[in-house]
Amino acid sequence: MNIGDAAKASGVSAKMIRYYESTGLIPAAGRTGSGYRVYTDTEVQMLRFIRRSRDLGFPVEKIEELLALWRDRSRHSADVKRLALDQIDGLKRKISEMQAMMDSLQHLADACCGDHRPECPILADLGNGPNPAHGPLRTGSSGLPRAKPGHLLATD
Amino acid sequence: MNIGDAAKASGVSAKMIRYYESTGLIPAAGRTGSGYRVYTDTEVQMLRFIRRSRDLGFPVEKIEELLALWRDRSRHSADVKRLALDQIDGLKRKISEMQAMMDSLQHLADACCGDHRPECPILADLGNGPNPAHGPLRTGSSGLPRAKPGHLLATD
DNA sequence: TATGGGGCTTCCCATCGTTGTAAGGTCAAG
DNA sequence: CTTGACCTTACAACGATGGGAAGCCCCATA
Repeated sequence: MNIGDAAKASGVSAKMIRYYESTGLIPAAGRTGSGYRVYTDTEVQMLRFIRRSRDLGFPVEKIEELLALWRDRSRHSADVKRLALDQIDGLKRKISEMQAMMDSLQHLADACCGDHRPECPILADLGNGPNPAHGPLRTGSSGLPRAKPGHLLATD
Repeated sequence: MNIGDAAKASGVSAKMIRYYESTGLIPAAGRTGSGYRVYTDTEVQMLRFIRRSRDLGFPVEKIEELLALWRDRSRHSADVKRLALDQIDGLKRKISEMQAMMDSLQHLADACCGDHRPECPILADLGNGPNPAHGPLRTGSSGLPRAKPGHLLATD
């Protein structure tokens, strides 16, 4: 099985398979005489494991732990569950942060009549610094850690 | 006003102020004879505008448009509102994707007794490829675009 | 006036997961 | 033997941010 077939079978792109190998997330695949990587069904299964873990939002770092537990026949299911619960907590936090953003924006959008005139409470709020319109005074640093590029979800 | 003072006053780090200048999001600041950047209150206000926009999750690309509208006294509030509504839609989509992840994970975690034994439905699900346990067959490519690093929220 | 400390400058690197591209080798079918 | 689809490596880019080094500037205090 060449890398392309393994990619199709696992849902992980050939590019990413090589990347995962380079970072040590997966062991180096076997090679043909001419240098092509070769994959067994077992390895494809591991790739599918990774793929599904990513679909659930786990960062690669955590997937490493999940894989270790997967391979460990004397694991404690409590350790797996803890990883899952941690991930759930992380998702919860991100969701509530985004929900807060959305609520603020919705509030502002509701107040904007959205016509040909230039008056706009959205811009007014953005320009007025720490949002005095509908909340307690937030002098300088809001509670929300501002948006960061940290690993998350597809936008497009 | 030096860059450090502008940073404190706006909530945007000096590092990011220079970055925004380098990308053209903000115009180049004035300089003292010895090369120090100098900021006026107007510029600090613009930085606060940016900061607040980032807090609402707008990508820098959209902030550029928001700033243009902010400066344009003959703008149509409809254009601002459209940007806000687009942003709301984006947040909604990301939230529902994360919510779906969370629900799947919660479902799996509920089924895991989380004790010293190795049996674990979470790992079983991850290993069994396209989740046959609680959903229609998803052969190969799930509907969800898998996790991507695209700009989003803080994790830590 | 000398010295020290803190702020400023530019430049480069790292993050995280993924995609794109370029330059080349390999394989199988025609 | 040619063609095209595949593989290989290596590098850069994305988004927004943080970190650090090397060197200059400004002010206050001894």
